[in-house]
Amino acid sequence: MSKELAKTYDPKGLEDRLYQKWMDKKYFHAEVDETKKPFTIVIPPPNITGQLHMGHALDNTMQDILIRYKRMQGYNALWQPGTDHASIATEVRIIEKLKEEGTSKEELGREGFLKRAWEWKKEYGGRIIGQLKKLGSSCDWDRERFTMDEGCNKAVTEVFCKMHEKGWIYKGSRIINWCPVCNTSISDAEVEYEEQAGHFWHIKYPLVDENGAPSKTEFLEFATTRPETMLGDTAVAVNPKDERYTDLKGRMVWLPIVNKAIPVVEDEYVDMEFGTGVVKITPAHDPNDFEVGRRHNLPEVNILNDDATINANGGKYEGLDRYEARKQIVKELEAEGLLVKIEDYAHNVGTHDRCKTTIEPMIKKQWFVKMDELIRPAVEAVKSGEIRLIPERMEKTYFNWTDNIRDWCISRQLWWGHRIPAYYCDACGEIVVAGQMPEKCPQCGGTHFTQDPDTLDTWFSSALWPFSTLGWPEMTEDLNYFYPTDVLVTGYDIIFFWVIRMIFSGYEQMGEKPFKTVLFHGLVRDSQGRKMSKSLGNGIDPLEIIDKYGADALRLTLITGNAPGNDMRFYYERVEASRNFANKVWNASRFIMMNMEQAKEKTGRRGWEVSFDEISKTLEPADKWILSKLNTLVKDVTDNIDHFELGIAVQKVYDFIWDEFCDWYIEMVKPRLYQREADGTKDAALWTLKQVLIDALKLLHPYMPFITEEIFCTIQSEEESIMISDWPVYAAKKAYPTEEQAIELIKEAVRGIRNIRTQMNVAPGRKAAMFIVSETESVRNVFEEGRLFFAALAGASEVTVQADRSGIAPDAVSVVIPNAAVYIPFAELVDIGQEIERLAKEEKRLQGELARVNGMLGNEKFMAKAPEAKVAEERAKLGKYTQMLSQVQERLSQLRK
RNA sequence: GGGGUCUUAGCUCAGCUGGGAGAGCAUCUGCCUUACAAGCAGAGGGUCAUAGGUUCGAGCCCUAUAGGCCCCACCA
Repeated sequence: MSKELAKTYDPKGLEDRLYQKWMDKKYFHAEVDETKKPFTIVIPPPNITGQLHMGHALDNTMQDILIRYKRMQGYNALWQPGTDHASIATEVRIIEKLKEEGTSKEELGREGFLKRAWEWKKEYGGRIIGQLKKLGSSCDWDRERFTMDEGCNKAVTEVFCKMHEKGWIYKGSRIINWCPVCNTSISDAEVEYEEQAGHFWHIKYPLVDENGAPSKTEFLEFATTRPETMLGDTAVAVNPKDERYTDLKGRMVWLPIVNKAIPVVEDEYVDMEFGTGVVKITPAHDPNDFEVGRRHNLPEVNILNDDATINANGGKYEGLDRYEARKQIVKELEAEGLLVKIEDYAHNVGTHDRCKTTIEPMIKKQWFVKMDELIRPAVEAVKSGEIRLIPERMEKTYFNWTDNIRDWCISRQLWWGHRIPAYYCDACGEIVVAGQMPEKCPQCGGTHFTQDPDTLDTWFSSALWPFSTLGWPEMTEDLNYFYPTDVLVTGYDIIFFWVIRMIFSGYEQMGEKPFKTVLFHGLVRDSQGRKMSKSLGNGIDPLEIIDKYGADALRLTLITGNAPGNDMRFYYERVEASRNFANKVWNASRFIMMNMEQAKEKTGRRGWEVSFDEISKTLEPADKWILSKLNTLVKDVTDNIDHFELGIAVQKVYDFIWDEFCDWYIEMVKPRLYQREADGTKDAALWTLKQVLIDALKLLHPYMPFITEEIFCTIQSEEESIMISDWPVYAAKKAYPTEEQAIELIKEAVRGIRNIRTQMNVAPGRKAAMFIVSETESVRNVFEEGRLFFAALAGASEVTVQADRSGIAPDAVSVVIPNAAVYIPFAELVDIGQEIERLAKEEKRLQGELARVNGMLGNEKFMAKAPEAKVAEERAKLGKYTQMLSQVQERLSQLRK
């Protein structure tokens, strides 16, 4: 207790200093220790391209709270950190940069490009780590990993080879989503549909007559949103049940421009209700048409190059961009009289979530993961409760996906990522999947191979994150000890991308779930409820908030008043409120330390430095009351955090510190502290102040690590740390129900008096004599012991406690509380009419309460069915209100005389 | 089209398994009371979207309706 604390809390400087201390002392580091129980969280690895945004801040605050809490509880808490290579996001950024420099990835070549990418990683990859530190994240930085480090690479190769051998990874020709700008396939999950204003072109194809020539009179009409795909049409389809077209069976239609005959096929897929009930079939460029094509053995004519220009199959349109081709084809159809009409039509267009380019379905050879078997244990785990999702409703979203699962396209035509470990024999084309370049082709004996140029979907490696970071595929001690991890904290927006894939990977590779609980949070939106985005420019930088208000204030803001899985809005006003709370804590601590200091200086005593058992004999009712409250708080908060109710828990701590501790307890003990002599009662007050403060700080520490550490160290010693102190536990011997009740009664009386004083416009400084009347001896004792409070808290000049009303001015105003009443004879305030009015209101209120209670107790069914405790509770209220009402009525009748 | 979710005080949101409606901010009144004006004391403000139902008892459970948001599928 050497330092002076400043008058207002200033987080600047202090936070970095404390973080450095924690790092120096290795408090974040966890080692295998069989004597302790592990508690593990793996961080959702942020992208190396990323900057800390509010979503990260929320996500990591939640994780840090859990980790710090468990660490204080004595668990061996490991928070495993790392970053994600984020293949496409990073590659896009680097390409942009290259473009600025006037070069391109093609120009650099694969090796050159990768060199640049690693340089980029080196330069920016650490940025977000530094930002996480600013937030106070207690990650074990000694264990930092990267999805493309040596270990993770090994894990990826291992999984690929294993699953390939099992037949669960295969190469196949499928229709995939192609991004012509990023020049790669993307998975279904990466496609975002957005409604766009487009057109509906109504077109007709001539039927082919018996001479094999296009008919001049018979046509088949249909509509399309993408007329240019007609270049790849290989059929026209109708529904077999459609009676309008029964005579078309076996006939052909003439495909204009391309000038060839294509068949009419019958397929259930066609919706008879929609349009004309005729659909043109382009197997190579539409997922549904692809299915139809496969069913009817139709040729698949690819008409596009990878950059979405028309290829040689488009004849004279070769080389044109898809949209330019569309224009010209429509023009040509019109000229031939085959364009019926053009309608405006709003429809959903698939776009690439990274670059917003309209995706083009194309047939490509890609690598897939077969999902049907793989997904089973993942479904079972959630169904059986082996893995818990919080909030529970996320299970519905989860099953919605698993029920409609499709094979996972994992190959990407990118360079930045894990290159697919498949090698093609230059001589015979045989595919060899292996950890390294094979020496000899098992098929033809050839010795030259070319590795597949593609890389893996970025989520392929993050799916392995919970065990690859702990050493897998080696069966390390870490893995054995820390796996399965305990909680995964993440946003609900990546359930499909990541959470599910980690779960099935965990079961498949480890034979064990990757985590026990998934705690979801929502999105942090702006004050108008909009998503924070770069294009809107409405993003709020967490680092700016930290700079201005402190990391603690930001953390508290993000956690309070928000339920799991719900989105939240970000308000500066709320950060201010959090900052104010930090200041409140700061000042309460300052007050306590000041008094300890003074007591020590004046008397040389340190009466508070004794054990609970020693001090307990001298504790006063107020001390016992707050200790008892704290005791309950400890229990509640622990319970709430155990149930992942982080917001509710911290709200309770907040209320306790501000309301109970600061506004009541500290005010109650001031008279004891301000008396000259140091005696037992002053020691007891200081002991209690310190004890309650420290325990409250501990409960607060997971949420507000910096301020709690700073105060803790000031009051204890620099060498200690709150983050490795013991989490408080409930102690039966610190429960004081009698004193709790007594002080609550006094609080009620004080509140009543204050209320009357303002109503009567009594100047705050004006003291008044007060009489407390109760027929019950035990109640009189409570007030007798608590009489001092009325001077300090209610402006009493003197307090007389007596058994009846004798000697009290008849026109005194009164406050009725259970089993007692307070009378204040304000000589000059004899507005009896006003006082009668006030009491009449009180009478009415009590009558209302009694009516309700009597209604319940008089209800036979209630008495028969309600639980006993509830009935007893209502009976107690009946007694209390009856007693209060009679006092009020008695008083009224006197005044009315 | 399928699924989810929300509708509670002027604003933003809590409210755990059904048992007398809460917080922060805002508003009004009075206070610079020697920890804190980033504060203290008090006050006003809600038929918990609407209509039914279950129950002794519903903000909470069920059904329907209205409106908002989100996810999935993607009908050419």
